[in-house]
Amino acid sequence: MSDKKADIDKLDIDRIFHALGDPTRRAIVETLGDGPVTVSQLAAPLQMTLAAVVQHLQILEESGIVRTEKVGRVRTCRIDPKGLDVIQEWVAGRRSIWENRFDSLGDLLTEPPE
Amino acid sequence: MSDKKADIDKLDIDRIFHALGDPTRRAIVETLGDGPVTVSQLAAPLQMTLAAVVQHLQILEESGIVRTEKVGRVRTCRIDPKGLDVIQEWVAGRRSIWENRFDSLGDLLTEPPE
DNA sequence: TCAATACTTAAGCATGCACTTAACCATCTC
DNA sequence: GAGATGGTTAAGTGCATGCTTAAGTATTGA
Repeated sequence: MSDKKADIDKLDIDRIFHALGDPTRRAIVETLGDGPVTVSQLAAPLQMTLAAVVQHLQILEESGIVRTEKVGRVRTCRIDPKGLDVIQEWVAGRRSIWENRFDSLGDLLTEPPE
Repeated sequence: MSDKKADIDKLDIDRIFHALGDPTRRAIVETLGDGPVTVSQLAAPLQMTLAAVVQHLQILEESGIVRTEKVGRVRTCRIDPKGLDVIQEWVAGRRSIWENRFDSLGDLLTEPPE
């Protein structure tokens, strides 16, 4: 059933977090959240060269967050939700125990221990 | 006048994703997932200097993912779940529409269009 | 078939980033 | 008080990263 989680190894997580660590690439993903667009359309609002955008797209695609498909001379890009799954799962894994236990962590730390 | 989500601005997201974009810092967060530890304990399994670990901790703390508290000469570190919330919300925001609609995106793209 | 369009790829550059060393400060132990 | 312990800070180094320019490849339309 959850064999899919097994092939999400450290390398995937590494590539995905690294890919989303860049603000331009997150902006691309946000644009893609509204639906598939072409490379040129993706580049238009970004203040950089098409070539730079293509390089970002490569990183996003290698990480599995974005999928692209070329038809004729036009490449269309879209989000692959599986990439986002990896992040959700990683975050969910980190919070497990401590989420509830330290719900009011702020109280613990902002109050000086006399 | 601003609700909780409003003060999670782009700068926060930027800092948090940048912080977690580094594998060493994610390893630190994973260790912290088992409970609070001191800086030295955090550094022990990592193949680098204490100074380097402290620098990573600064970035994690500035991003809001980790909270630390110094008692005597010992600094104790723990996860602050609010930092993880920001990521969960960002990811959740991205998948909205397309998650269901392109549930079987793989079928579309992995099959070569002959 | 010629030119425009839509990328693609390579090379180079400049800045950022993760790390190191080394000196330093504070606190506990004796 | 002296030395050990735990952490802090500054300065520097080298490699990674994000970007540019420039030249090239398909594809499309006139």
